[in-house]
Amino acid sequence: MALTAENLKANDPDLINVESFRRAMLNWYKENARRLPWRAVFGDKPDPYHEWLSEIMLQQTVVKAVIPYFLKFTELWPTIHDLANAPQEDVMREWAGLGYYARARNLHKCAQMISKEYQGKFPEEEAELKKLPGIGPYTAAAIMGISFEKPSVVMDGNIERVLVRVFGHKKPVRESKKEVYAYAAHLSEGRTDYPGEYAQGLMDLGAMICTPISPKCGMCPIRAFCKARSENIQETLPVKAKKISRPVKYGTLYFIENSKGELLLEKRPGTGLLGSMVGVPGSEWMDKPADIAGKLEKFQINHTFTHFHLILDGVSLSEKDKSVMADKEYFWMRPDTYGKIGLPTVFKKSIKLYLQLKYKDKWIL
DNA sequence: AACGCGGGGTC
DNA sequence: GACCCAGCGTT
Repeated sequence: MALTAENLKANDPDLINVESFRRAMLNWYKENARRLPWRAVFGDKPDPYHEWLSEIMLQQTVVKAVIPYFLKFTELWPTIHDLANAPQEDVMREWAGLGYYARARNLHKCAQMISKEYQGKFPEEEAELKKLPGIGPYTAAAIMGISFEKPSVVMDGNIERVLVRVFGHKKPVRESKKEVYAYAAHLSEGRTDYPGEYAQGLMDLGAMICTPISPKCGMCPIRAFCKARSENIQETLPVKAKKISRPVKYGTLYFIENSKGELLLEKRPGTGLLGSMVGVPGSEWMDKPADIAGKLEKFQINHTFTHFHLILDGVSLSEKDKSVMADKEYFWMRPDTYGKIGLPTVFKKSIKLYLQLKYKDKWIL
């Protein structure tokens, strides 16, 4: 039997009362909503451009990290047409530091499609939204609910955690996504009463009250509905799959200066890790350290990505060594401008360290 | 279905 | 310093 909201309802007599749950959520949200630059006041709809931009930025990260980026983007590009017409390198430069750079490439592509093929207006159909680059199930549902106030089942990480606790769901979430989705569907499918405010309320609750660690159940507006709380197991939910340890990778970064004291940088290829971003040139990143010990003066840079730790040797090469840049797109940069050109964190960190060592004479160049 | 993809917040 | 978190596209 397919697991749908209807089946779930039929199967479980303990399922909570949808009307009173939503009323509790909406009442709480009305008084406690976070005031965020992309949000409208309760009952109003935000500009779809702002809503979409914020949702793309918020994927895989948190509100606090996004706010300055959102303000900068909307200042530079007040409409989606402005963003569509911006050079890609400008968009990547402004995105630098936010991570997951494919999001920025898809954001730009999506802006161009909306600007040119949709006359600057986001489609108001979930299926149409999901066809656009960078818009998946979550973002499509969020835009439908929040910008258009149409019924939608919004499921992001915050809402997932809240609902897993409310329903006392004890299976590992990764292996039971459909069941968890059915909880959300049970509470919001087809609902026309403030769908956007309800979704944002659950997200704010997840961010402020129903936090991953030490949830503040005493302040929770829906504690009366919460099965995990009634069993005092809220701290143990959601059940995670066991985590894997991160491997270590090794590589070399080449710091090459010309006679003007400028540093050689590259534009990275458009796909893969840190794709389309500016970076310090270097070797491939391998599973074992390269054997350059004793051959060159070097210093070490450590950085952790999602899936591996990276240990880099920084070495100084002379301008004639720029043959290592064959087939690559490179350019020169004044070292003191490195903070302004939009570098991924690993390269920003590397150049900072390079300059510190150089100017303290701890490293002979 | 599994994997690749960053960086910041929290304890 | 270790651990925690989290959507979309690709394969």
